[in-house]
Amino acid sequence: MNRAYGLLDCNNFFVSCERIFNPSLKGVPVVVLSNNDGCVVARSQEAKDIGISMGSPHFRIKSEIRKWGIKVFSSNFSLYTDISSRVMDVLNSFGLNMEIYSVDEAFFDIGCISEEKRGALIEMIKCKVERWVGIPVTITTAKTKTLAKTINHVAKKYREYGSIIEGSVFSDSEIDALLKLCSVKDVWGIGFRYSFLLNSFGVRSAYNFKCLDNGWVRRNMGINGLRLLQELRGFPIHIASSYKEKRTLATTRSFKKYISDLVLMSGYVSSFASHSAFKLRRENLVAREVTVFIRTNSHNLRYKQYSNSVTLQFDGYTSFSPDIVKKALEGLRMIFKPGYLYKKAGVILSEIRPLDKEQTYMFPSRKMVNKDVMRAIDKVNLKWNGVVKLGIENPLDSINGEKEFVSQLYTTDWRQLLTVS
DNA sequence: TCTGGGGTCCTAGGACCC
DNA sequence: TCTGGGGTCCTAGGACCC
Repeated sequence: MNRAYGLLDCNNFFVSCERIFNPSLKGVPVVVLSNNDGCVVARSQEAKDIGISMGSPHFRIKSEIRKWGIKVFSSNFSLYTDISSRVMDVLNSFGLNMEIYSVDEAFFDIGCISEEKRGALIEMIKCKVERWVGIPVTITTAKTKTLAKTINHVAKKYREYGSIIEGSVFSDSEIDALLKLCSVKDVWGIGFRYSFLLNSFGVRSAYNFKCLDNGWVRRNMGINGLRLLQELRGFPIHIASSYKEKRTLATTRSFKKYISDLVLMSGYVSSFASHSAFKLRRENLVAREVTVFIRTNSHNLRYKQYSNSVTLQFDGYTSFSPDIVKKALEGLRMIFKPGYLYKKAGVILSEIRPLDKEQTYMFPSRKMVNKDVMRAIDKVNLKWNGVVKLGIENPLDSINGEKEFVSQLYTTDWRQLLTVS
């Protein structure tokens, strides 16, 4: 049986989500901003064409926004994750083995589908997702995941050929032609550093990279570079995907305003710890370690810089908020230094494992009570948007940040359904 | 003064992804 | 004035062991 993978990739995903409920956004430039409306994290094709780049700070593109009438949105992750799960449900309905790779991408196994039938299948998936959910997608297939990703990129970049590239089964020489169209920095797994290095050796296209010597790649780019090379040559390296357990779980935020006060910082760190604990319980997990970090603004070198972190262990595994908050605050006190303007902080849980393997506490009764308390609080918070907090937590909404341009929760809150006049 | 060989484990930092 | 958040994996070097 021939190995073959499909890759479904949603086009301009966050923007497309906003467009479902607001058709006036179609055909006009749209951007979606990060937390605190800091920088651009998604762009419509029109915004890309204007030259708005990924990660541009909002304040720096204000004149372009005015000039071109760009529509601006704060990120609405509840909406995006809900739409994402709908897209994935539709793909899943085709009964293929699939692996959700990110919020807007999924691989699926089409080795069992004959080459002649692949084009029609891809067309069906594409239509069904666009009709049922309203999200435009690009679907490509290849012998390896890396090739599917690369071809997907080419299909999006050369939109005039996109419909031909999608769903086609290519010969080796046709693949080489596509790889020549793809610059090496756009290969999955080659980032800023490696593309700089490769360029300095005259390697510019994905095809140039494919022709490199194994030994050279191993020496300069490590084992991952070598795997990448093999994948690009059509030899699948990624082992058949199995569900991987999460290793870390984090809540980190940048602050809109600088923080220099330990009491205020303690409020934020408590909220981050408490939120991490909530995410842990939501996935039925427990953790044994917590890391706290704080840092000043590395973009502003006029202020003196400081950054530090510390990792502490709990007594055994836990998902109990007060335990986690207490340890996080202990860590904060170890690293906090007065006299600095802090810009970012976070709480990261690690040594995570599923709850059912949890070691039993020495006092089972205490554990039972804790569990019931947390379950009750989570229930209330889910319904009433996090109203129940520990006394130490910041009374403001530390998690969601400031959002000036946020759209409605069209699909996840009865009170915010789309109104049709 | 001369200063082996083989192994494990841990950690910080680097590189990448969306 | 204002620059996101949440992840993964690999590697080199140090500490330690016999």
